[in-house]
Amino acid sequence: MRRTPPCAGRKGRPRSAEADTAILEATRAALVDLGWSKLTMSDVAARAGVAKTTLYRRWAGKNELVVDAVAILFDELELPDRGSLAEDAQGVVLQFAALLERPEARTALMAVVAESTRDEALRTRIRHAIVDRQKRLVLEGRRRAQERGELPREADESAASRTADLIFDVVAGAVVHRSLVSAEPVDEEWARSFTVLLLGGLAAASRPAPSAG
Amino acid sequence: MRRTPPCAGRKGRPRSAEADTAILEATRAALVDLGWSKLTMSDVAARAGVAKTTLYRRWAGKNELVVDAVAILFDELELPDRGSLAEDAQGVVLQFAALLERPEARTALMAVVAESTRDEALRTRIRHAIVDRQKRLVLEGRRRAQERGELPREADESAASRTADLIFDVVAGAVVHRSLVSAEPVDEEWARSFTVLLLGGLAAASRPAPSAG
DNA sequence: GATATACGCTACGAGTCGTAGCGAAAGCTC
DNA sequence: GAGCTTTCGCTACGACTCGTAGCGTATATC
Repeated sequence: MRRTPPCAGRKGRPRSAEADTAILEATRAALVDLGWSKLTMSDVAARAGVAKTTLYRRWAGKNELVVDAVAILFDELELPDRGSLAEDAQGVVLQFAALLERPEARTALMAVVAESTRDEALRTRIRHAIVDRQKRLVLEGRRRAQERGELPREADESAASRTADLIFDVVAGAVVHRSLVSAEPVDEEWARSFTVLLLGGLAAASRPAPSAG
Repeated sequence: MRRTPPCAGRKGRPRSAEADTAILEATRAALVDLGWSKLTMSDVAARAGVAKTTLYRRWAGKNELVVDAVAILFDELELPDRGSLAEDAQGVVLQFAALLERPEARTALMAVVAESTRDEALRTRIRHAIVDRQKRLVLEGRRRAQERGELPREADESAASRTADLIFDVVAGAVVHRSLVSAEPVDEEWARSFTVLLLGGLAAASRPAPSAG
């Protein structure tokens, strides 16, 4: 995660954990106030009450710092059991939308993704710190639905994995696009319509062959 | 579209159209070579063979310039009649994915969206120049499917509009997320799976009520 | 021809970047 | 405790970018 690897258990003075949290918190605050492009390392350092050099000792630059600063926000997402697959899906959609309402999350997510198109290392960092961690929601939702008998248990492991990836891209992509690009509200009504579309599609996909008409 | 409004038909020397196209072309080239954050106005001016001041006379800044530079790329999207709704949908998904393979498109789109989260004017600019123009693809696809009898003609105008918006967000969002965030290929196989999901969902959504399993 | 605008060029202050060097502080090991 | 190691805050630095202003010149309309 960190730039320099003090690899734990080294000699000498350890890095201040307080400074770490102060910096990450200051980064989120700066994102809210300034946005991505106007956020500067100097400003973050000043807000956190640390020297600018301390930032550069831990993170290679703005990209890496911001990824770590917002990654924790996405871990707040949960999947409480609401009794049915439809309710579970709708719930997580609204949760994700609420997260994207937070300025630091919406700004940072898009910005680092944009930068990652030209930075392989940053892309893997984003995947590990943010994206892959949230696939647990899809897997957990499916597991519950299978236990309820709402979805069939899949025999083909790799096909099941591909389906999970597909669902993840559809859900996350649609919510992000609706919220940030189309700039329309992700409210209960939209979430319901979207869930109907998604679950209907899943049902059709698990059936043998779609008959036209 | 432009910063200063020469409102057409004014007196004095008109702005060079050649400079316009040279600047936009240089911007796309610079995006390919440098990416978003390292792209500078000075560099674009040098590539285009114009003075830096000429850029600032026409665009307020990097954001606005890049929006105009990449907007034209999205107008290349077409919807050739492939005979069925499924084929049409799959075709446009692959087209969109191919567009997002171009570095200038993928980098610029995400970056300007990120900036737009804190800039209302920029957001409307993006919507007018890029997003809203592409909804034509959804509307055209639906019109054809209705003529073929694949989709019912909707009585409620506003519900039909909401459905079109939903489809647009799902398609564009899923492709963008798959391609840029998950960083997995949008190939024929994925496009087929996604299309099955989408069309199955549409069929379910147009049916009266889903009966639980 | 008069007027009005666009253009290229140069220069400028302000701000940011990422790094280096320093002395001091804080922890770990013996 | 002594000694070593690493971190910390601070200052300064050259390089770069930003957006603007001023100037003389080019090119259009009236």
